[in-house]
Amino acid sequence: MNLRGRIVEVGDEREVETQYGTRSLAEVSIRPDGVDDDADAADGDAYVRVTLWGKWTHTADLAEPGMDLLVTDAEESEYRGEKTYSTSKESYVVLEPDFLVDVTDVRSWVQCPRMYYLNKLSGIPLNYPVVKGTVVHEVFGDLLRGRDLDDSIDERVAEAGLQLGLLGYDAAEVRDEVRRNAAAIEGWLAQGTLTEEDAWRSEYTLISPTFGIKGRADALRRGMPVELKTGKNLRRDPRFQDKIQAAAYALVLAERGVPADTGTLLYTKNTTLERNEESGDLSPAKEFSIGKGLLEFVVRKRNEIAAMEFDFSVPTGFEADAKCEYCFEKDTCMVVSGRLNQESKAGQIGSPLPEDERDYFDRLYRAIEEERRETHEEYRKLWEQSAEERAADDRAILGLEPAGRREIEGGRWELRATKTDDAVSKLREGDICLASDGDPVGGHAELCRIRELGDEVVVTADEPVSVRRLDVYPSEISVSRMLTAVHDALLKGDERRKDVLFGRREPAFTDRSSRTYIDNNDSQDDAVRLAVDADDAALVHGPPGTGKTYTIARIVRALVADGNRVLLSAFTNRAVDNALEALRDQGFDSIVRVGTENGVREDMQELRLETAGEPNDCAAELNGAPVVAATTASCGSRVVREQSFDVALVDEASQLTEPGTLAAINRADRFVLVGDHEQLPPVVRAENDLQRSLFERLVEEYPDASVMLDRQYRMSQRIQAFSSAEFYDGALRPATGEVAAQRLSDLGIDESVLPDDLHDPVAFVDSDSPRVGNTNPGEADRIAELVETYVAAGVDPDDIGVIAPFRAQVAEISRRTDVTVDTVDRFQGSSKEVILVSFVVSGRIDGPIFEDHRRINVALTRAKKSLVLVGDADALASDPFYARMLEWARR
DNA sequence: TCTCTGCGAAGAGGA
Repeated sequence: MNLRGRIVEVGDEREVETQYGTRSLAEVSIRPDGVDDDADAADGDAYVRVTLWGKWTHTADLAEPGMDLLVTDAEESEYRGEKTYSTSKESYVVLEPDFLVDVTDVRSWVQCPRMYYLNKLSGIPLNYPVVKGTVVHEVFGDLLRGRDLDDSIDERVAEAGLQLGLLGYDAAEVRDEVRRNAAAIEGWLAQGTLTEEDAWRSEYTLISPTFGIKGRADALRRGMPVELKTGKNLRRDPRFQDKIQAAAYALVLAERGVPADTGTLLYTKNTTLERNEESGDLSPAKEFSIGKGLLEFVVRKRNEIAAMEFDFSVPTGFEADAKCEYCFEKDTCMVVSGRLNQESKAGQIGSPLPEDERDYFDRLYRAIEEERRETHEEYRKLWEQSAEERAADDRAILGLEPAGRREIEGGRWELRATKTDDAVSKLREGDICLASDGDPVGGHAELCRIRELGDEVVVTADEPVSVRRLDVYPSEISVSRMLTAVHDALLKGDERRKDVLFGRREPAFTDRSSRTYIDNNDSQDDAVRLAVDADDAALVHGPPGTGKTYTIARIVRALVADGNRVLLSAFTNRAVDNALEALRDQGFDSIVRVGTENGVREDMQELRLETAGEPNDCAAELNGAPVVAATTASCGSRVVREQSFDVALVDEASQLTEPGTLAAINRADRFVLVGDHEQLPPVVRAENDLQRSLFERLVEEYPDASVMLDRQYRMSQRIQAFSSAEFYDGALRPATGEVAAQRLSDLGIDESVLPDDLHDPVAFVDSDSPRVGNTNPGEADRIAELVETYVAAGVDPDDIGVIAPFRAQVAEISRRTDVTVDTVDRFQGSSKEVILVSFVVSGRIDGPIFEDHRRINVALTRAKKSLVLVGDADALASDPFYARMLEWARR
C-alpha cells in the first residue's frame, strides 16, 4: 500500500541488529491523509509511525515536521498492539511529492546543487551551445518522425535565426555543425536495429504525481528512454548526470506501469571516426542498465531538492563532491555568493550587498517561490481533480470526439476533434495545451498547439493522439522570469538606479527643454516633460479615461526625437498594442514588436519581429530598432535580455508585481512607469510581497517624481463624481464641458422612451434577488431586461457592456444577452457608452472580491453616458463604502 | 472556489 501524510515528528537515525546484520533505520510519525488536523494524538488513528530502512534514512535526515511524506509499497505490521508501517524492498520514499521537480533540475543538482540554484536564479543566458543543442534536438525529433535530413536542418536552423544572429553566427556554419551532429544520429539509426517505426516516440511529456517529477524525454525507443547530448564523451560510460536524467524518465515510466531497465545516451559529437578510448566502440550511443538502486538514488536526490525548497534554503555546493575548479560557473558562483553573502564551496568574491537589498532579495525570493508552489498546485489539479471539476474550473475541455488525423509537414500531426458541448475554458487558439485520450497523466497525452477552437477543435502535435480532452498545461516561465529579474536588478543593476529603488536617493531631473509637447492639456504636457527630463525615473499616474495611451505615445516620440532608444512595455499584449496604435496614429512607426504570433494583434503583425530567417537580417532588425515593444514577460526572455535601452516605458505598471516591472526596467538606464494604483493591483496566487506594485510604492515614496493626469475624456460629470471623490481626492475632472455634459441623446437616442428610473446617467436598480454560489440568476434576468430596454430605445448593442464580479455570473448573463459581458478584470482598459454592473451579492457583503474597492473603481469608470448598477440594496447598504456608492447612485 | 495574462514546452558543456 501507499502511505501518505503530513510529517509530525522525525526520529534520529540509529542502527539495529537484524537477521540480515546491522541495518540503519529512522522512524517518522505522520498524520495520514484524511485524518482531521484537529485529531488528538491520544486518538489512536491520529498518528502513524513509519520506519524508514537503510538508505531511506538519508531522506529521513532531510525530513521536517510539516512536510508531506509518501511511502510507496509500505509494509504494515503490528508492534505492541500498535499498527506500524515500514519501507519494503519495493518502497520509494518521497518528500513533498506535490513539489514537482524538473528532470533537468535533478540533473544539474546531481552535478552541483549550487548549479541548480544559480540556473534558477539567473536563468540560462543566450549562448551558442544551448541554441545549437536545441536545433540538434529538433532535428533528432524530425529524423525519428521520418523527415528528410536536409529539409529539417534548413528549417530548424532558420527557426533559430534571430538567436543565432544575435550571437553572431552564420547560418551556413551552423548548418554544417548541426549536420555533423546529425550524421552521428543517422549513423546510429541506420544500424538496422531500429526499423520498426512504432517502437519510437519522440518528445515524450511525463509527469509523475507519485515521485514529484516532471519532464520531457527526448525519445523513447521500445519504451526505453533515450537522451541526446550534443557534446562529446569518449569514455565507456555515459556521464553520471546524464544517466541520472535518463533514469529519472525511467522512474516516471515505471509509475505508468512500463518499467524501463535500459537507458541510452546519444553523444552526437562522438563521430564514427573517433574510437572510444576504453571499449574501442565506434558508436555515439551508450547504453546502461537502470536498476532499482539507481532509481532510488534519483528519488533521494529529488528529495534533497524538495527539502531545500521546503524551507527556502540555499545550497552551498558542499552537498556534492563536484570539483569547483572544473566548473564553468565558478566565477558566477563566487560573485553571487559574495554579493548575497552566501556560503559556497567555491568561495566568495566581492563585498556583500547592503543589508536592505539582501532583505529585499530574500523577501521577493520567498514570494516568488510561493508563486511557484501555486503553479505546482495547478499541475496537481491535473490528477487530483475529476474531469468534471476541471471542466467546471474552465481548465479543461471534455467530451471531445476524435474526428480525424493527418500527417503534416515535418512528420508532425494535425489532429481534429468535435466538441460535444459548448462549455467554455481558459484555453485559447494558439495556446500550448495538453491533449489526451481522456487521461492527461496516466494515459496518452501530448503537448500540442491549439489551431482552431470552434465546434471543431484542431491541434498540432509531434505524435498522434486520440483527442478526447484538452487541459491547460501550467507553465513556470513567468515565475522563473520574475526570479531572474530580481537577480538582474540586484546583481547586475546600476547602482544609481538601485539608490532610487531602495529609497537612498530622490529621482533626479534635468531641465532638457522648456518646450510644450501637448498644448491643450497641462497635466499631459507635464507628464511628457517629466518623462523627458527624468535622469532616473518618472511616474505617470493615469486615472480612467485621462488619455494615458496618447500621452505614452507622445512621450515615446519625444524620447526618440532626443536620440534615445526606447523599450515600450506593458503587462498585457493588449496594452502594448494599444500604445503602438497610438504611436502610429501620431505618425511614428519605426517600431519592432517582440512577441508571439498569437499574442500580437492582427494589425500589428507587420511590426512583429521575425525570429526565423537569415540570422544577420533578424538580428539587424532588432538591434536597429529605435523602439522595441514587448510585454514585460517578453522582456525577461533570453533575446530581449540581451538588448539595452536608454529608457524603458512601462504601461499598466500598477498591475505588475515588482519583479515583473524590474524585468522591463532592467533593460534600460532610465524608466517611466505609467499606471493607476487605484485600479486593479497585480494578480498573484499566493498572499505575499508581490501584491503591491513597484509603481504604487514609488508614487508614494517620490511624489515629486510623479504627475497625475487629471482630465478625463470618458465619463459624464455625474458618472465620474463618485470615483473622483473616493479615489482621487476629487482631483479628477472632465476634460471639457462636452465630456461633462454628455448624454445618451448625443447618440440620437430619445431618452424619454426610457423608463423614469433610467433617466439619470447613474441609476440603481434593486434586484432584490438571492445569490446562488457565485451567480445571481434573478439579477441576470433583470440585467437582460435592462439591456433590452436600452436596445429598444435605439442604443447600438455594441455600445452596451455588462460587468460582473464573478465569471460564473458572466456566463449566467451571457446566456441571456448578446452584448459584451465580462469580469471587471477583463474590462479594465476599455469603455462603453452604456455599462450595467451586476453585483451578485445578497444578504451580507462579504468575500475578497468586494473587499478590494479598486475593483469597483474600475467597474464604475467604464461607462461614458449611462451607468446602471444592479444589486441587492440591503446587502450593499450593509457596508459603508457600498452605502456611499448607493447614495451617489440613487441621488 | 475570487479576480487572471503571460511565456516555447526544454535546450549544453569538461577534468
